[in-house]
Amino acid sequence: MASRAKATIFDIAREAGVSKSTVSLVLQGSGLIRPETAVKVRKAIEDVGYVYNRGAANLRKAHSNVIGMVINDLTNPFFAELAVGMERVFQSAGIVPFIANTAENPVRQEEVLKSLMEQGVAGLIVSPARGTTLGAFRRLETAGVPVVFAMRRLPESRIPVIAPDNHRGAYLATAHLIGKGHRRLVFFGGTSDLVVYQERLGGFREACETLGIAARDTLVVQGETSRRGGIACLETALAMAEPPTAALCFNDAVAFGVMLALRKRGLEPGTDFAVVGFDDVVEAEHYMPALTSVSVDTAGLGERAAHVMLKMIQSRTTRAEDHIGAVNLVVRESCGPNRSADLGMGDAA
Amino acid sequence: MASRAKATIFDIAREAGVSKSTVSLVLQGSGLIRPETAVKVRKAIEDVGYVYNRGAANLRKAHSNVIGMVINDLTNPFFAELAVGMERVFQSAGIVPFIANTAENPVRQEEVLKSLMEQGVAGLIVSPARGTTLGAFRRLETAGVPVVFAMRRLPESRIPVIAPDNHRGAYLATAHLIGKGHRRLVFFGGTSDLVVYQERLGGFREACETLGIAARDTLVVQGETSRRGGIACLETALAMAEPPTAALCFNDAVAFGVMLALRKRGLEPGTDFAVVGFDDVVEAEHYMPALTSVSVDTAGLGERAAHVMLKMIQSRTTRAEDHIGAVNLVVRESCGPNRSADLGMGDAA
DNA sequence: GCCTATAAATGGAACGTTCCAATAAATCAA
DNA sequence: TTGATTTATTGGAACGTTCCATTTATAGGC
Repeated sequence: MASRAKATIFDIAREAGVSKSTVSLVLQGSGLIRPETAVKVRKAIEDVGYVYNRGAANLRKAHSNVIGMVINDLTNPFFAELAVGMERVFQSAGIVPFIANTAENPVRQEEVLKSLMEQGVAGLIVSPARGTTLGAFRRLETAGVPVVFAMRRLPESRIPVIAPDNHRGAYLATAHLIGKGHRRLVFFGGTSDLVVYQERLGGFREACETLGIAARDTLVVQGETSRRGGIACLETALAMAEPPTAALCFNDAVAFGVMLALRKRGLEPGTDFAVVGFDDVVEAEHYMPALTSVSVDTAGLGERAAHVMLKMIQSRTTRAEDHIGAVNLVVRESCGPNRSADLGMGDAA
Repeated sequence: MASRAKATIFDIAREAGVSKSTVSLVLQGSGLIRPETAVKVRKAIEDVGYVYNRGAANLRKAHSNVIGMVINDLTNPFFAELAVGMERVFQSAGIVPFIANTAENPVRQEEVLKSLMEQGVAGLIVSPARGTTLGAFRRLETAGVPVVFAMRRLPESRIPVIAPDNHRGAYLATAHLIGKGHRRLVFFGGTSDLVVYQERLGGFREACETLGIAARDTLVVQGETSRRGGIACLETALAMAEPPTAALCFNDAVAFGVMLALRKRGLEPGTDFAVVGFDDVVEAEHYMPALTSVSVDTAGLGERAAHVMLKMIQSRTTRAEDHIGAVNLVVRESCGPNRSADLGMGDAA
């Protein structure tokens, strides 16, 4: 049916009896062409099975319309939620964002970034892989491609960041545990090469200090930021001479692991050992017991990041203000039964 | 540092004192150029901060090196695993696949497909959104772009499919339940507009029939293919006059929902009600109780799909053979305690 | 009717690459 | 030396768009 070689605007022009320029104008929805002509051209476009060649167009236009999302771990549902938020705003701007996964691997990330640049992206939203160096983004910067970091940041970069208030979230969660009467606390999971880790741990420490927990009663067990990591963390902690009674976990995945490991040992999460997560992924609510967690409005941050990106592209700048998203503690069941007074408040916002 | 306008091969040529053609040859790693010249050129490339323009290149080359993955629900960890498998093989082929999410929305899918085509993709791996019509892929077909369906298929298309043996998987799972002594079974979740649903339900029905369960004792409750859907399904089933005692769930998400709902009612999954999932996502193993599920080797199917795609591109064809992946039942704890004889076998493969 | 103003359509150059055919340089056989 | 051969390098055309400067058609004013 359709011819072998792919159709171009010249083919359409011939078919419709107009010039290539006219076709181009129609494609761009210009108001300059007579409606009847436009109709004729559009019919021809259908007839020849034309596919717009954006590569050719970008050659002249300078500004492409592809936006890339570079994500460090697609299998973490947390990042999927982030992606979904972004897509919501890009969709209404008529843009299809392309997602690429770096699997927490800086080398892979380098390849992905390179590929995206060669593709001529208009902008990039990135959650950098662990161990990323600033140098990885120098190319982008000299090329003037707008970049925003989402959820994670790099130690000393000037690239704008959209992230939750990790410090405050950790503070709130820790205060909650202390308020429940716990006196020996542990911070589970994560590694110190992540800025997010520093921030969350910082909030934990500050809360302990401020609320009168002695330094020797606040423990830290590093580990993978996954379910498995959580399992390992708990084992380590319970093997200690004076084990803790409550944990703030780096993220929900770790918290799930911890609860699992508790069960395996015949301990009941909530009554025998309190656990709080971070991120409040959708599963948290559906767990057994339901997980008390710091809600960071992931999808909202995704939307925000997308908006910032759009604005940067529009105003052709590579700078923007950081955005620190509000957090709030969602109290459920994993820290023991609530006194009825607490109940309504936590779930509110 | 770098000049305003982006550098082209001409800038490199000037810098290195050679012709643009030589630069092009170097970029392609041609063996025709003298090594010393190549070194000189590569240095110039570094110096001017050059970024290869793939759009321009594709204008001449006909074959691009972008491969798109169109996924219907990024938030389902199952699909993330699929993506990860594909990426593994593309990476070793030096290709960065771009992932786009359709959020189970055919309209969105249309946009995504269009955008990808305009970008000049070399091939597409698609898990079609629910409700997709064959027409959505006509453009792709006439344009001669290789497409393979992963995990899901369309009723009457000739597009090659990579999917697990849903029928057999469901059969195995159902037989397992019957073997455990259950006589009143239900199939939970999914809707009949999905071919996968037909296949899994078919396996369920065949097993019941073959193994002597009367038709009036096999129930079907449709529903969302999510945790929430599972919760709803269980409520419906338990409200029946003669409720079932065991369920095969459309997928693991539904199964998790069912187990949750059981707990909420004070019933223990496994002892009071048997449940089997489908897909065997990583969480299945970590659940409490661990979920018995049909393992489909998701990442393996992803790899397979990628390989098929690569081969199609290479041999410039749009056809390929379907691949039905082997499945096996992984027996864990959600159907009650195992007789010790079973134990080793199920976990094996 | 003629000139001007406006609307609609057009041809050509440019964008940054690849690839072919052609040239230039180096090597070799006689 | 002179061709013939091989090895390196090069200029030009082409790819499918956009956009500017023109041209052509249409309408308006007198």
